[in-house]
Amino acid sequence: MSDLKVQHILTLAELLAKGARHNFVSITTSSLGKNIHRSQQAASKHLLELEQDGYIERIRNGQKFSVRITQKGHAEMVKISTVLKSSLESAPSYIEFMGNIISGMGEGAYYMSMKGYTKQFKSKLGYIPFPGTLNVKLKDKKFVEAKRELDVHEGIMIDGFSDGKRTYGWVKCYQAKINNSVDGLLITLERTHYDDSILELISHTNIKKAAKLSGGSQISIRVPVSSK
Amino acid sequence: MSDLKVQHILTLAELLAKGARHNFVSITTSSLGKNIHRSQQAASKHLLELEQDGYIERIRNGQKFSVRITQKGHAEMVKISTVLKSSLESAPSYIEFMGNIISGMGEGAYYMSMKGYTKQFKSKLGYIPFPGTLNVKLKDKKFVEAKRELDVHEGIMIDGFSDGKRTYGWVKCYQAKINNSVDGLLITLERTHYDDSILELISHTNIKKAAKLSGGSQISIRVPVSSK
DNA sequence: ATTACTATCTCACGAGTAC
DNA sequence: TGTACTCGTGAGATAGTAA
Repeated sequence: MSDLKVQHILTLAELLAKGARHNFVSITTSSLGKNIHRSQQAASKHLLELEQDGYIERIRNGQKFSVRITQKGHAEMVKISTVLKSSLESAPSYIEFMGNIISGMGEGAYYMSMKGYTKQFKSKLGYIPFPGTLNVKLKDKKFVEAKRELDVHEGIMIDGFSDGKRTYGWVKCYQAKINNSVDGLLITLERTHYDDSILELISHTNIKKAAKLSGGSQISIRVPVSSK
Repeated sequence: MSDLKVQHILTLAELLAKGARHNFVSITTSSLGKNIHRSQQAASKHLLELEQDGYIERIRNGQKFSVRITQKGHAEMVKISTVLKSSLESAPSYIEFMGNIISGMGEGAYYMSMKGYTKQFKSKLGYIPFPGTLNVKLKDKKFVEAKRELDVHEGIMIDGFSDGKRTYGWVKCYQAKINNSVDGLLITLERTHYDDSILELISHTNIKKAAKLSGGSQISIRVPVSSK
């Protein structure tokens, strides 16, 4: 990535911040050391090495030095900054789950069609989902773990309710893209009926049909997240 | 600046580039080591330490691991990237010279009013400068050094010429701001009459009067440079 | 006050290897 | 194939100090 020593990055950054790009800046090794959280001796060595490698120029002025960053030094910093920035920006802004469809669409479907929930679906989503959930068995532990991370992200909250006999937990819905084409909602439940490795999806229409899926099919679910 | 170890920056950047921000990414310590130009053992240790410090999360999958960068790890990278980027951008885009006016405005003035030069001033600048140069004695060695750097920057080239008896060298003019208010031109000569530590300035009008300067006054000259 | 040498120490790295 | 020990080496850090 760079022939600039890693330990010198902070030092060069500090010089840059001091404005040493086009003008020679008077600086002492002790103040520089303080700023990079190293000793005076370390700062001195850094300057010596950076000079040796052509990343900076120094001119002596009696006892003190003035330092300027060279074209080469500047280019190197730009390179690092660009690489960092682009890897931060190129990060996909979704969480992806991979798994296989499992046939049973029992329990979930029953609960999701209860009036206490459908009322809220209508008002918060604008429609009542297709009566039935699509269940996906996650392929890998990592997806189970990723599921937990959903908590901290934005979702549509469907509140729990009581029908007099018992209470029903909340449901949180996340916009999801199935196989990168069909829209649906991934739901997480306050009280889970299945084990952790199973994902439940609901949708406006019958997802299975819309995405031409059958039992056992492999499936990808992407939940967009704001990159914060 | 950060409690993230410097040597871990590249490792985190590599994970970031692999897309480990929102999703767990399967990665082997040997491939990671290769990418950060370190050994498998070093990569292993980096992951161990990054995990310890809460910058990444890992989940084991048999023999392999999947890795994801945490909020904390991501924030740290954003911080570094921001600091770098802003110090690169906040660099002033001028070279500044500080010095004192010296009275003698002899030689330079004579040469600059020669027809071979004034012809070109008229065509390349649009005007003939005030007949007289302002001479500035630089306060510090570092400004003398900085003067040399001017060569690589943009300037208006006034070609040398011959009047039959002798030849006269070229003159390069740089836009300059005196005391951050009055415009002028800093000139460098192919053949210098003074020593290196003296700067010569010319202008449309009498700079001394315009900037209310007298012999001995301290003066600042800024030459804008493209930041490349 | 400076810078930077020498000596010392710490800890990051890689080699070898266990699991 | 994997990860991650232990251990030897040396780069890079600090302390002390000369100039």
